[in-house]
Amino acid sequence: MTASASSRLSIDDWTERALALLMDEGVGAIKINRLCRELGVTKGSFYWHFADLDAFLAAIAEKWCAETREALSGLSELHALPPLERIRAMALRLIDDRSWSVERALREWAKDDAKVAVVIVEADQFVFELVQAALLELGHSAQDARLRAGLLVYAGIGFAHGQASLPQPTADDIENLITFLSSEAQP
Amino acid sequence: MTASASSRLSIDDWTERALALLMDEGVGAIKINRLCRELGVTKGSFYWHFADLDAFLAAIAEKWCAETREALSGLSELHALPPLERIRAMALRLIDDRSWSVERALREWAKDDAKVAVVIVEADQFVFELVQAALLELGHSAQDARLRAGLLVYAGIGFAHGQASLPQPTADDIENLITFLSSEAQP
DNA sequence: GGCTGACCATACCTTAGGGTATGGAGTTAT
DNA sequence: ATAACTCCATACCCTAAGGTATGGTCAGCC
Repeated sequence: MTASASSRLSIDDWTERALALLMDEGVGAIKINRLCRELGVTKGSFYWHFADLDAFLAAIAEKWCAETREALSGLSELHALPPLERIRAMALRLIDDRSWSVERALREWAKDDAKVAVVIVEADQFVFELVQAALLELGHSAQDARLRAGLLVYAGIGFAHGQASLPQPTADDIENLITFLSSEAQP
Repeated sequence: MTASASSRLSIDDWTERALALLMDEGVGAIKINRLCRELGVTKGSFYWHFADLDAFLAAIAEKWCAETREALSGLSELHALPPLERIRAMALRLIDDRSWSVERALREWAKDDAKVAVVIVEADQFVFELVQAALLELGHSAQDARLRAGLLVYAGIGFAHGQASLPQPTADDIENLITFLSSEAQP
């Protein structure tokens, strides 16, 4: 999986390596020469597979978008679970370590790439609507569900971007958070 | 205020212009040549005032840090207000339009500059502790205050980074949010 | 065996942007 | 007024990084 069996490279070999780089060091680390070095190849290879840097970045975006959309559709099966479980799944997902670097790198990238921005929005919307629906199912008012779902999603985004400046939530905190978010509204 | 009266430039003229650029287009837009053009000057001037780019960025960071620290200490006088008002002030600050671009640009910059990162953390902590203290004053448990204050601050950070993907909170939403955050804990 | 096309190496060009050396104009001190 | 200092213009250099042109190598096919 780390490298294809063939000595020749495929488009996926390039985009895969670039995505790894993107996660680790941000979009600024994607340099043609560097990728060539890491893949044991020269620019001749790169420009055979891709017209230019923009085309390459577009290919990377495309690959990531596809992967993300697939991951999201995988989450759709959560509809079978009870509402609270769905919210818990989303909350845990927002806390997941692996998401951090992806989040930060991609949102930074989305600033320059409309296509990436669209998928970011899609992902946010997906989580938001899922939580909102769960809260509605629990009997909350429309306004209440909207507010609380928005709060959770925004907090998740913020958590990904905070530089560990604030106390990291524990598993207990998550439980309390869910309890709080699903608590009855007071008049 | 837009330009100093003298035809000669001061260090503040440079850092001020750079900060404006930083807010508008991010740290990547800070180029020496461009700043020279916008200030109607050449690189000879720049390198008289600053040793190199790093020194310049350090000066910018220093200026922004000073300004931010001052703004934070200005907020300290909120201690006189009742708890709910303090929370409202913080919530409104997190929503403030002007904060967005600053937030995003600076957090991106903080990734590379430890000094900037420190002040970002300070600012986050400041708001967090203020909200937490207000909640404690309102009779919430330590755990509860920590959870809710963290939720608000993280949501604020997330709001600054979200690409307007989710519904923008209205003034009403803020009021409901404060009511929710300060609502009694349920057993 | 030789041909063809996929895949890559080598060498080079070009631009952007940081950095330097030097001189000149304006100001201030003596 | 002239020496000295401040502030800036001009003209360079250097490097990184995207991009191109061209030739070479290996696989598979006839």
